[in-house]
Amino acid sequence: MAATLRDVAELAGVSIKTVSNVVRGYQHVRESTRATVLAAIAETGYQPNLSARSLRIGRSGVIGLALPELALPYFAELAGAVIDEAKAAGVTVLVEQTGAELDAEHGVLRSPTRQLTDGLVFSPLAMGQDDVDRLDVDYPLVILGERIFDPACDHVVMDNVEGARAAVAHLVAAGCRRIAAVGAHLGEEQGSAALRLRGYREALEEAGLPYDEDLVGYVGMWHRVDGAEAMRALLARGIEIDGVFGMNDTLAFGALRALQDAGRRVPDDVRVIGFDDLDETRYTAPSLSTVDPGRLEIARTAVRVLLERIAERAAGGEPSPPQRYTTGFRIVERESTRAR
Amino acid sequence: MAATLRDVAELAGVSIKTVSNVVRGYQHVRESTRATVLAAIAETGYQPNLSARSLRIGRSGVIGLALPELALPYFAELAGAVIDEAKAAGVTVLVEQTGAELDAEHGVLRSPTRQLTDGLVFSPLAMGQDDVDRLDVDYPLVILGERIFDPACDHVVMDNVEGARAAVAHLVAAGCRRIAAVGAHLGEEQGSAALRLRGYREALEEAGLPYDEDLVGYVGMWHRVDGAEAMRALLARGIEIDGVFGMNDTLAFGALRALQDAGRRVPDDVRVIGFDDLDETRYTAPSLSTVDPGRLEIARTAVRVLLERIAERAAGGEPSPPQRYTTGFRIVERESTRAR
DNA sequence: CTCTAGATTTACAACGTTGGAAATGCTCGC
DNA sequence: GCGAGCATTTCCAACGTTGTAAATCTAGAG
Repeated sequence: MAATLRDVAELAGVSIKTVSNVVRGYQHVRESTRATVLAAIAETGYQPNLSARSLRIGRSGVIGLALPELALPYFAELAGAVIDEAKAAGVTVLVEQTGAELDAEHGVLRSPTRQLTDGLVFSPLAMGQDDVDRLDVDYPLVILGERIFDPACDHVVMDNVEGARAAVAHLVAAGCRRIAAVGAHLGEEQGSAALRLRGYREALEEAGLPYDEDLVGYVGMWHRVDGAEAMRALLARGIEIDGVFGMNDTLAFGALRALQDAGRRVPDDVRVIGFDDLDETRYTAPSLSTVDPGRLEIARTAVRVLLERIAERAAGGEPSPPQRYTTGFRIVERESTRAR
Repeated sequence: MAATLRDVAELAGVSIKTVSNVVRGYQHVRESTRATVLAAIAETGYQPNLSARSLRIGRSGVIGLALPELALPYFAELAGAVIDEAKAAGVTVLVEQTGAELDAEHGVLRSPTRQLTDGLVFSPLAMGQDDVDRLDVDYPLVILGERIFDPACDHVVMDNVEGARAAVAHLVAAGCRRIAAVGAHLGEEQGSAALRLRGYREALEEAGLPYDEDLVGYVGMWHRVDGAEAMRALLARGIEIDGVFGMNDTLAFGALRALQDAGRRVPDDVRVIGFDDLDETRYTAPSLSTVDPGRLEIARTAVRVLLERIAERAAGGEPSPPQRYTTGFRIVERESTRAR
């Protein structure tokens, strides 16, 4: 059906290899030959068979991206950025969803699909320190999110503790004294939730404010509904609250809604800050202050590092030890924490 | 590096083909042989080389999904659904973004990546009737969204006119008489915007309400900011408005925000309805009434139809003519249109 | 006019898999 | 004990590409 090198070669009256050389831009091809071949390529509409190329050279030009779910806006925006970065580098992206389930997360690491990708960018949510050995795989792997310490692969993270600390410090600077944290995971020690909770505690400590367990809202997931429920539960305790740190924007949206339902004005009565800088933060009422985690930088770094690893492996030789890349963040002040 | 059929065969003391037969579940393999081979597979950690398989059989088990951008929640949720459906069917999904740019949309149809996918699910946004010929490609293609009439490929759509009509009828039933439409595209005749505008007009006509060009808000894109700007422009005209039909939820979110900024209460002063049933509609204040376009059904249908086409083509024989599949919708009433 | 170095082109053998056909082994009936 | 007939296994030749090495060509030097 589709034209092959053979068809083009026949039409151009040269060998298959010469066509291949032209296609791949090999230097030593006579200009006249190149022209003939290019004409034949245009006439036949030839496009390289990527499966064959992949089989021959051992690389596919495809990278995998595994993440919890695209329905979570943070991951959707991250995926978009990864795909754009990859495209700029001439590779395509195969996306897999894990649903944040442990089995599925283990699964993507060993999936037959890995045979089709040159490497994987993986954002685990369920895996913890116990699973760190599973990350010692024989293909290039970059993990995202500050979840597992000392993995055997490259690791791109933002500084969750510092980001959270800065967010809470921002609330403190705005005058808040009774600051709730929404989004903690019970018993977690390694994930984003634990790290952001740590940042929260550190900021309180720095400000000389007490840490009060009653001000911590625990949730199962980081969906909007979880934020709303946790906020309602906090309000139901009847304690005083004048600030809310949502561990991500989605939780903060839910919290915002619950606060408004309860008749609390934001930012007049309660100031709220989130984490992620979703596009949406600009359009809620009030617009949401947040921590911009540098999604673009994360995506760019992850793709760059992964492609470097792939190139390194193609070149042979000893691989350099895995590295940890920390990206910057930035507090974005919007209406939800603005002083009156 | 990775084990091949040859390695397994050597270890098991059988021929390569026998191992292949075991791997692919061929019937006539003696039970004892199968056991030996399976043991060898386990020991070597063999996984089929998908590039080689793909080259040999001419199919890769990968489908493409091309859409405007994942940062748009509708498409993110759609992509998530497509990936889940594909996974259930044992195929993986390669995602490409077009940014809703015409060149990029033409590009994905001819991209070398098509050599790597067995077919494509494509949601065009910029292409119009003029480009319909480009959809006559030599691989299985399913397009989404009611954009192009009579394409040479399968087409999964929801009934935009009916959905919009029902949404506006819902506003009318709630007592609205001066209903604005936010999200029209100037001069467009084929896209979702044009169809939803038509539904809007039909609903007005049915209700015996006049169509007033002053009530139509034109936008460039369907981002939140466009909805907010269009709404502000409408309000600036100083005309009376008691209902707003947002052509998608994102536009409606923006409109909601602009209304509230202008001091209009929703739903008391103005009722608002959107289109798409994004997760977010449940969590805005007020929560947003909307049209549920059956995203899941669209995704399921698209994947099913595409896989059927792929199977059909693999079986050889005359392809059946392209079909159009229309999926259902449903009005979801939330606070933004609730009567007092 | 011949020789040589470099430029250009080609032949060949993989990459790992699977379809088809051929080869071998086995069971059963006589 | 011998075929027949089916079950099981193997052999061979692709799929389309690229790396290597060898073949051929060209131009300039002698």
